[in-house]
Amino acid sequence: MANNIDLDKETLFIVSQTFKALGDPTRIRILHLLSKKECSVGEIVEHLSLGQSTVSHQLRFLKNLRLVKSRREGTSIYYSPEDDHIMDILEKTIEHSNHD
Amino acid sequence: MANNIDLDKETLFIVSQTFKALGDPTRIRILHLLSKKECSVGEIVEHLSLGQSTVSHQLRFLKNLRLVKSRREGTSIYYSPEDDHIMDILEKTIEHSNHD
DNA sequence: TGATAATATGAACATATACTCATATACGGT
DNA sequence: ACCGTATATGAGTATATGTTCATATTATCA
Repeated sequence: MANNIDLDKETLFIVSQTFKALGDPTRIRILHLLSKKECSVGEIVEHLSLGQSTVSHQLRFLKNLRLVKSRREGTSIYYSPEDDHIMDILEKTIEHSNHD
Repeated sequence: MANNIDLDKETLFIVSQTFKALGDPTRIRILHLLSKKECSVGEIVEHLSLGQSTVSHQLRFLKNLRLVKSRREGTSIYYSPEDDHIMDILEKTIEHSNHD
């Protein structure tokens, strides 16, 4: 049928990719941490007790979707949120889940 | 370290499950359709050209998370959204992705 | 330039996910 | 009670995903 009620392929792809990014505990923890303060990879590793490689992989994932951005400072690379809309959704949903 | 900046296990589970639900194209299409109008399983199958079993499985998934609810009418079962907050997030993100 | 620290990358592996097929269940009409 | 229609369920399968390990890259400093 493929009528007007359905969503187009591209919208579907973008939206699903975006939510998929928020659908993993590790990425949620990273984003939530970054919402509090800009962090280097090493700081994320320490704060969340994760493997360096794990964090690096997930940051690349998030950066590809433009959910985070990075800047270099010496040998360290600092990450921070880039998409206000998505961060807002994440934080609101965390709050929402807390008073149930 | 496990400090105050990190999220507790339960919150993490609920939030990730919720976003995981929105991270699949099929479920997005179903939820978006239901946001327009209450539908029976058969109507969803027709509108979205999906397999009956696929739709049924996904509806169970969504119902477990209390994202949709159902009512019986004869042999048909009609589904509709149950979580306003999540539906709002979905619709807003769809809009957000459209004017980029 | 060599050594060290911080981060990124690729391959391998284990698990999770979504679909399909076949079958079961539930209801209404006859 | 039997049949047809609508929906649900379980097993099997193929693909996607997340982590780990080993190694590569990049930058700083002596």
